[in-house]
Amino acid sequence: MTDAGHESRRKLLDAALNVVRARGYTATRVEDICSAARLTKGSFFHHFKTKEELALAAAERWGAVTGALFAAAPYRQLSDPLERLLAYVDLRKALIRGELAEFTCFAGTTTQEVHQTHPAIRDACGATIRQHSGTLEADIAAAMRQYGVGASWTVESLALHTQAVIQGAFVLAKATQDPAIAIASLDHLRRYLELLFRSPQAQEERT
Amino acid sequence: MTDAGHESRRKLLDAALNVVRARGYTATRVEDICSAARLTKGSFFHHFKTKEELALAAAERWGAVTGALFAAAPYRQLSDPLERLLAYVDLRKALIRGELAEFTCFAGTTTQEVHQTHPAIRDACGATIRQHSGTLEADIAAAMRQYGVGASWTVESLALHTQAVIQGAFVLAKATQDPAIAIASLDHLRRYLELLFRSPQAQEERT
DNA sequence: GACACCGTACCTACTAGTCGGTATGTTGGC
DNA sequence: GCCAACATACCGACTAGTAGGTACGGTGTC
Repeated sequence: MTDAGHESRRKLLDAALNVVRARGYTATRVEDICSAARLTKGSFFHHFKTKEELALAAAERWGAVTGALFAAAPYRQLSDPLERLLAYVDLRKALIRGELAEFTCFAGTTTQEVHQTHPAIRDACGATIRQHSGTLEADIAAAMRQYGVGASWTVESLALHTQAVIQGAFVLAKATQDPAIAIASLDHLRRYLELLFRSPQAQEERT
Repeated sequence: MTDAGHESRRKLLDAALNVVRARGYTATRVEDICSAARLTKGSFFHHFKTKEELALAAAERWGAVTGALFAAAPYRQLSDPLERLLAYVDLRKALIRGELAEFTCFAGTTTQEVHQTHPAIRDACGATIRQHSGTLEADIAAAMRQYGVGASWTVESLALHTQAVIQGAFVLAKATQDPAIAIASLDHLRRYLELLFRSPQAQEERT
């Protein structure tokens, strides 16, 4: 799937990613996506049977694009797992710039909107979030071993917590129209991770 | 405003709060709200000129209802400001039960969906979030003084961070259809607050 | 000429908002 | 006490416009 010959299909998906993040899923018309992709409805319904099918494909593409971005990031080469984790947060901070629709998360935005009405889209978006969250778990587990931090919380829960902070930071940024608030929240997340792994008190937690 | 004689108006607002949280703002029809309130469109457009005007009034009501809830909570009587802050998180955890649409946040959900398309609704929701966040600032400031914690972060940013975690926890809960994940994230938030105010390392931060 | 691809025109279901109408008070003059 | 006049609250059928989806025709490529 996603062969080389599907240039228009890719254009439609990328257009959908941008327009839906700006306008929301329900409020974006398929014509909005078509005009953003400089195509027409004929092309749209040639590639996708329904609007919902496009959303599912867009969620899949979102996971692929973001997955490739973080997998190829330079910080992945750091030897210390905690350093990798902190560098991940730094990268997320660095990505917060420009327009809201450009740096916010398609999966989080969409799943929040349609979680009740479109279960298939919700599951597709949820899967990308969980998958992305899962990429952090190896580093968290390694950092736990290396820094001798106890197990009053699980690896999975901390990975998901980082995603919650990021998603929540986006919500706040939209509510206040101020990306700086999102960055400040990621600073708090970073401070939490440092305290969690480096403070003596946390290391005594070996229950 | 919100006199005793506006029973139907209040019913419509409460119905909107529930239906919009479940279905999203754009996807909910005014008829959905009417039938949930056991009223008709005639009544609806008697009380509100447009659907957007209802959303603005609903945001205001959301702020009033939640504001009253937390202002009247027993934990407000605790003498230690840090204890009040931690008890706030505990209360937020305790409120996470039942259906998603019952415990998630109208303001956060709606602002995320319409932030670009309906600036007035976004601002109304954003105002309730900021206002609620502001109610935490006095306790945070008092805890900073009492526990001698340094100022590498601002009172406002920590208050907003708690809201970001809460909003993000809701997003994750919707994405995964698992409220337990939201609770686990609030556990991490609580742990952060404890580390921030109680760990020796954090207290050395007096810059 | 078969097929993938894409454009234009059109169909149809749906929905925000309108409009005439009814019912229920409420005020004030006598 | 009564009634005219008016305001408020509500109902439900209707309208105008919108948006998802379809039909079909054209074009390039193999």
